[in-house]
Amino acid sequence: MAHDPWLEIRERADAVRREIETRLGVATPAPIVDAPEDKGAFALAAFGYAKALRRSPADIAKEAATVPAPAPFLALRADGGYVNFVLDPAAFAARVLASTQEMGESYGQSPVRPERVLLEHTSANPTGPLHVGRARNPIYGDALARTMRLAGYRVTTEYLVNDVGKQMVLQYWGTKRLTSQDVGPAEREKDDYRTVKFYQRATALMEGDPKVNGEVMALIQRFERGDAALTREVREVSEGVLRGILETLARIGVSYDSFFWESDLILDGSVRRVIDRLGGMSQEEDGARFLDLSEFGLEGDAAKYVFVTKLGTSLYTTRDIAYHLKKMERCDVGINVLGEDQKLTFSRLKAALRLMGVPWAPETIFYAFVGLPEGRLSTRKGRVVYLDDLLDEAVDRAYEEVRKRREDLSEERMREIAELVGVSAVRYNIARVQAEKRILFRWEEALSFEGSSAPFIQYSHARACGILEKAGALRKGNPALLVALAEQRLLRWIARFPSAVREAAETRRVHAIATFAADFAGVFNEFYRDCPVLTAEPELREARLALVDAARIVLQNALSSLGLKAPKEM
RNA sequence: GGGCCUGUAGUCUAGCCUGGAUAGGACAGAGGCCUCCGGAGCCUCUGACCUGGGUUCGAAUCCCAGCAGGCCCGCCA
Repeated sequence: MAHDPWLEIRERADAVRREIETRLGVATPAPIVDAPEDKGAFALAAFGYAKALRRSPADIAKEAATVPAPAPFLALRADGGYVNFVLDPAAFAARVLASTQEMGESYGQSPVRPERVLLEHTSANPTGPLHVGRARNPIYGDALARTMRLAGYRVTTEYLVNDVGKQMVLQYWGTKRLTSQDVGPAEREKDDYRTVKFYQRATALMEGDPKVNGEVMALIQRFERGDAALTREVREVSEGVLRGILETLARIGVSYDSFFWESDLILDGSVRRVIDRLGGMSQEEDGARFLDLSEFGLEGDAAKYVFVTKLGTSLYTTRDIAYHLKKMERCDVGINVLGEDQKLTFSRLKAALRLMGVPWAPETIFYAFVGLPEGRLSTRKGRVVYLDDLLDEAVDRAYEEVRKRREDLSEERMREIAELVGVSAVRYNIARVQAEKRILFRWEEALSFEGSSAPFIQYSHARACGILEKAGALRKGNPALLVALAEQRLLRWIARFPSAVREAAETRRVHAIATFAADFAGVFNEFYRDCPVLTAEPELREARLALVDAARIVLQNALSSLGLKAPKEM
């Protein structure tokens, strides 16, 4: 268990716990919890034993503490109703550094797990540039993929490209029938910005002109019948927009293992097959077909799930069912990152899958929307902040900061660092918040470079790198010398990193890593203040260098599991 | 009206799943720290669990009822 020193020590504590329980003669186990730092590594709460033993918790704790403590523990200490497991500082330091040195740059990595995970995220409709609201999806999804991989999961990421449906056909119609004079200039020279002008204009025209609506409806029906030539043309328009979106995502370090095109589900007949399979269980109304899902905890209109329109065309969820049937063949665990507006839709999808006798459904991570102080993001009302603009602004500001403090660097190097820092700051500020919580977008917060922020973590990393750079080659020091408070605290945080990664991966809560990383950076900064490294006595200096190197690796891997860069200087 | 989610200092946020020791951190505010490895840093002070019940030795955490905000209840995606 060299990969996880904290788990290893915890299991020793757990063995002691069992012995305590045998000695006390209690049947129901009490939990081992992390103790407050000044009390020990772990603690056993004796309160739970009190009732069965008819003795006071303090009394029980006192007796329990007489059980001998195995290495690396120094002693068990009774404190009120608790038994605290006190570590031997030298033994603890030796164990942690043995682990980090064995794992090297991959410290934090857990052994590979058997299940194949297919993580679908982003899947934004290619109808325009990514705005900060939608950006939460790839930022969260990509960080989850990275964190899960570090925890040992085999993860494939996928973007479901929606190139089907009224929006997409309308967008296609716009690019065919309108000219750039009709729609006006794009805000940026990118395909997503160019095409969205056509889309917006076409939407406006369709709303005011039934003739346009008729043309679009006719196109949709051709499309749904599997007109391969038309499908290809519509898809080409989508591809252009997607290219623009992916360009933006590449800038923040997000990419995908695969893409799935929704139109393929129509061309290969799988949407048709889903419709046929659901047909027998459905009811008809005005030519449309629907399922009654009131068996599945849905009520009223929410239980009425229409999957074929009166024109015989499929709907988004119908195609999503076809997609999921294919998806499940390719993985053991499916995870979807979705906006919270998809909740009902998704429970309908799961219900429909169950009606079809499919026992499998993906897990879902729903994130709440990003709002603006003045209200909801709305492209139509012009109340929108594009991710590209946010990134440009962040990088500009980072450049000012770099220039202020690093006159020694070349212009090119300053630009590089500004890009790393600015982009990371934006990602961190979105990733750090629990998914279910609503984010109100404020420029000052999105661009924050101090306190709990990516630059704060990156700065600690750069400091560690700076020390190691000056120190030269690492020699083996004596870890037993690392007994100062700040050293022990840092060791504790280093030890807990692999567990923190696994916990975040298992609960699919990547913001926990964001919190961990910022706390860790704070702990490292305190060590930096209290424990001079380069000027310490030779043996202590070597030991501290090993500690700094371990901390450097934790910072680097914590940053990378969030998809953030770890520059050596900034 | 119904369903789901969220309510923690002036502001933002962790802890809630799995109940346990003085509720952790950041911003803003006040005051301090570079003859010493990088001041995007560090230290000190101020300040919070939406309300009311319940369960429990013990509740920010679990349960119930309110209140406030968000999302949804399209033959859109």
